[in-house]
Amino acid sequence: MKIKSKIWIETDEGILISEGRIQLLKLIESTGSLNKAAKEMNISYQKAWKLIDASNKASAEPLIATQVGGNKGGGTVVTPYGKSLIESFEKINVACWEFLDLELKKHSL
Amino acid sequence: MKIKSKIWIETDEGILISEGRIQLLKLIESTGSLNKAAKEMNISYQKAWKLIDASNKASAEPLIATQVGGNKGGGTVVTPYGKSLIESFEKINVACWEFLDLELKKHSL
DNA sequence: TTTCGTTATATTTGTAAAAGTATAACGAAA
DNA sequence: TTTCGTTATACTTTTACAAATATAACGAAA
Repeated sequence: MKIKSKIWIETDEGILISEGRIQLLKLIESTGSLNKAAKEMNISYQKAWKLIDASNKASAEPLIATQVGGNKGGGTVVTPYGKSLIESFEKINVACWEFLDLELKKHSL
Repeated sequence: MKIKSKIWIETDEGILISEGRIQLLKLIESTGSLNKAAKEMNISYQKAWKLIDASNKASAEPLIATQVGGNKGGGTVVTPYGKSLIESFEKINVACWEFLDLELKKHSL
């Protein structure tokens, strides 16, 4: 018997960050490209763009910085704020898993 | 900024219980009927039945007891085990919310 | 100045989940 | 024994969401 969870953070403007978006941000970090990140995640570029767009709209400051054009077409990088968000979210997520495992043990099901 | 979560419990046979199924079980408790519970939840009877069926298949012992036929057509009641599951789940869920609120405060976002 | 891969966006197509429709079996009470 | 609302199940239709397709703009480097 396993207890599972999904967490996310919202602002008044919508969902700021969630598990899937964290995964996408981390792939942007490692690839330097939203296009490549989407491919590695096996989702369409359009879906990836919408996710990032929604997060940016829900955020007071941008999570990513994009460059359109250039010798390699451009690219996308994660801002320092985006990186801090990744770090915080992952810490909270791990803590939540550990907390829930302990909670489940308290109850005999 | 709000942190939100969804939790659920799985066994090897699938999802045992989740937020939506808890809501459904509680409506079965109060109405004595899967049919009425589905209507109050604004989902189709077929969907409600599938949810309950999946939970029963994932459970070592039944969460509900059904009676087919009778002067009022029959009905469905929640077993003592089902009731204990509701109680445990809701306690864990509330504890999780409180935990996450505290966790979020630790991080300045 | 031409090239390239990227961002950004709109539109169409496909698909999986939900809803809707239909129907049989059931059995206590009137 | 007839009635009734329910459980249980199959099948069809609808809908929402994801994927696919298409296309323009961009700008550093060769």
